[in-house]
Amino acid sequence: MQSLEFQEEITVFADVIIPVAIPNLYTYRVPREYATSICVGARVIVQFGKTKVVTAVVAKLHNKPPEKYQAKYVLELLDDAPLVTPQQIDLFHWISEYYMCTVGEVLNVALPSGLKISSLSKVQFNPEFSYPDLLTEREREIIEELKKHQSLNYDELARFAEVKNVYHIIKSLIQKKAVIVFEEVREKYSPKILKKVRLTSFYEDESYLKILLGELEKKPQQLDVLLHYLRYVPVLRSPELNNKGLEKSALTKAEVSDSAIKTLVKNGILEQFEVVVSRFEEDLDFVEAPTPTLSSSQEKAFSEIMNSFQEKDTTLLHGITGSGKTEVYIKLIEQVLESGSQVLYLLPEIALTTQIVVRLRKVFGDKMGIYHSRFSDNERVEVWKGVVSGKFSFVIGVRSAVFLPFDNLGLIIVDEEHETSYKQFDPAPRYHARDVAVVIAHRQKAKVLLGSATPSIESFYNAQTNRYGFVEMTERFGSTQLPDIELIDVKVARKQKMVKGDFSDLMLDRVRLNLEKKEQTIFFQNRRGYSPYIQCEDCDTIASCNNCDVSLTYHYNGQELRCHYCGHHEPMPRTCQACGSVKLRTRGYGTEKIEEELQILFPSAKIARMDLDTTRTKTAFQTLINEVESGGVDMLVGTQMVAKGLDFEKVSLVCVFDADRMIHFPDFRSAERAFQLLTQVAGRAGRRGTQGKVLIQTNNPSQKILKQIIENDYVGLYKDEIKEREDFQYPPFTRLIQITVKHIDQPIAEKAAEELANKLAEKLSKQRVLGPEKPLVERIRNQFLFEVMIKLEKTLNLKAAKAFIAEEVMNLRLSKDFKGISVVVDVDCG
DNA sequence: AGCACGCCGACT
DNA sequence: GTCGGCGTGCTC
Repeated sequence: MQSLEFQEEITVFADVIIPVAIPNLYTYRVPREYATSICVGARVIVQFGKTKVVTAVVAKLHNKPPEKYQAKYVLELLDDAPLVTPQQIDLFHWISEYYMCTVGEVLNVALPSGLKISSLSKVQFNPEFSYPDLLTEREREIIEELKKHQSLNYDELARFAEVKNVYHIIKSLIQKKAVIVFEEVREKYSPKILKKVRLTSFYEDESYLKILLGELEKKPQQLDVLLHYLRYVPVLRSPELNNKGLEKSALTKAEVSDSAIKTLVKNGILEQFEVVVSRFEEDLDFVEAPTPTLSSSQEKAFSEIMNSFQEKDTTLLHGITGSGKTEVYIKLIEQVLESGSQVLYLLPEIALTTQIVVRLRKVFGDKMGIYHSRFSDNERVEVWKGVVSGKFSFVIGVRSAVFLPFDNLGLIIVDEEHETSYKQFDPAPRYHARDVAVVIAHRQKAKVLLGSATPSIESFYNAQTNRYGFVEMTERFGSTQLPDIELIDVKVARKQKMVKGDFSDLMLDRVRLNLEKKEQTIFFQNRRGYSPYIQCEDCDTIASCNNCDVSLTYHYNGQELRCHYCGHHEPMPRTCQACGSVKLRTRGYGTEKIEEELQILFPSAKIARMDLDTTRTKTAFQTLINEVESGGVDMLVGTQMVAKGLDFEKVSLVCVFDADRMIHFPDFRSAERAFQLLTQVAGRAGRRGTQGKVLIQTNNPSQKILKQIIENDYVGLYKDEIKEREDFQYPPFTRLIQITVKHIDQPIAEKAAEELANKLAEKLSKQRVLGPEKPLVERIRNQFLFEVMIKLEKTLNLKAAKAFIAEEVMNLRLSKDFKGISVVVDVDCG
């Protein structure tokens, strides 16, 4: 045991993670005042570089002063208990190593931005300055501007001075002591505060209250307020309700006099107070619903899962669409929560907005936190802090919810585990939430349940080879039949002139029938906009993006051409940019055009469209869903959004265009994806009682995969796929790492990619390194792309291989021959 | 990734 | 000379 005196002599140093794309930790010196309260996982504010003040997280505490430099001081300590658990810090390191990025990048996406602190350097006029003669004309202007404001930041000054780099001027002003520069640091997160009033406790006594009411006889406004209050709060019957008070807004809404409230407060009859409330409490007037009773097949699945968890850490639940997986989840969650452990329930973003949240809230109430990107950052902070404090033992959330500070997980459910949105593409870390979930569960000795109607080939393989447990649900809940899927050969229909626009007559007949029956129809076209390209009839030129190597999509809404890669948009031209001809034609079908043509064909029908363009905001999305649910819409046209997680009662027909494009997409996962998407969209038809109908238009009805979709033959698809994967050495037999090399100059990009591929092949062997190849889109945002693909078999020492790859990538980035190159590494891509 | 710092050419 | 552009290297 060290003596206290001795301990005090030791300086504490903190190695911190800075949330930016820089490798390594940085060492700061901890001021004595924080030396005992600082802990691993606490946030600190530090000066990083000459200008920036950032929030960082303590990863390590020690007493070794750095040898080569003088450590700067920690400026401020934000938490006296870990906001990030030490386990998470380990996990962040693991993720950064596995996905080949920096820990800073991991921290940056892990922490909601409300927990990072913003810093702005502010410039203020120095009131003690008294040598105006020293200033240049421009400097004098700036000083005058500064005098008008309290202070301005660099950006604002630059705008005023109309120069790009205002730094020189400010530097000169600082030297002349004309201005003061200071840092403004503030916490972005602000808790929600509710203003409340209550009767002072004196009047909780009946006799005093009566006297008061008598006294107020002649003050009708005040009496009105008081009577309103008493109507809401039965003060005499339950003083504890008075203690909780009433929201001030409830009184003002009741149109009582505002000034009367003030007078009552002034006279000590009412008192005002504030409470900090959770942002979720407001929708807490939920009706507690009992746990649903399980059907016999659900009960069976539940006990099989429990059994499977005895032996296996991860279990795959393959339950066909509509088999009622949610009820099984609910029972599992309840069980784990009762045992005192935490539960994380992951869902793809699109599925989270809908009915399921309402349903779970009814069962779990305020134990449940919701972590969603459509929510404000304040709400995310609330959930994060709620997990730390123990308020939320159960969180339902999207991909990034795997970063929440759980320390005692019992179960992670990954619903729709095959969904690609679990994989983050940009920016780094390019992690897969399902795979990270498995790692977290392993570290916390928790169980993982992967649920899907169409499991990913990888997960099903893991189940087949006994790495995962496996449970099946083959019965549809309420014994609804699976939809009847019919293929329409559009090639034949075209020959027989039985196609109008993109609609075969067969399809139109069905749609008409459905409209007459007042049942709803969904149209699935996985392309937004009006037409994917426009073409000149005279010279055949297709309008393309200036910055990317893609055609521009015509959007009727807004009358503009848009690039779906870089976001560039321009007004719809009247003439061809190549030859000046006015004969511009829209080509191909997007959701907007489908919608338009349907409206012409069925003028009386109410038609809605659901795609990225119509659901930009949280409310727009919900409004659309409500409209469809209430039956106010006859036809819904949409992209894959309509396929995912939405349960509409009255949909009895689903029409699919262009299935072929999905099936033949050049990617080794295209068959799997097509099966998943088409099965999901088909599942939207006929939820309860009746059998739904699905029509798929295709140029080639004899494709095997279409037969598998019709027969819901997942195992058949799996067998075909797994063989292909083995033959061509794709996952799950190998791990893929994709490296994308980008440069404004195509030959440089190509040369760099070639050099990299050669270096990698030298050590990893030629079989393991493919490319470089031009990707489907050669140029994005004026950068030419080349891709190198690395296939590593699972038996290989992955860690060593990655370390080598990382080294080569770093060499390339720093290479003097390839200045301006950027290299993106994507582990487990796709 | 920013961003300061330094070197270099253009212009008052 | 001063101003702005661009390339380079560092951040505890």
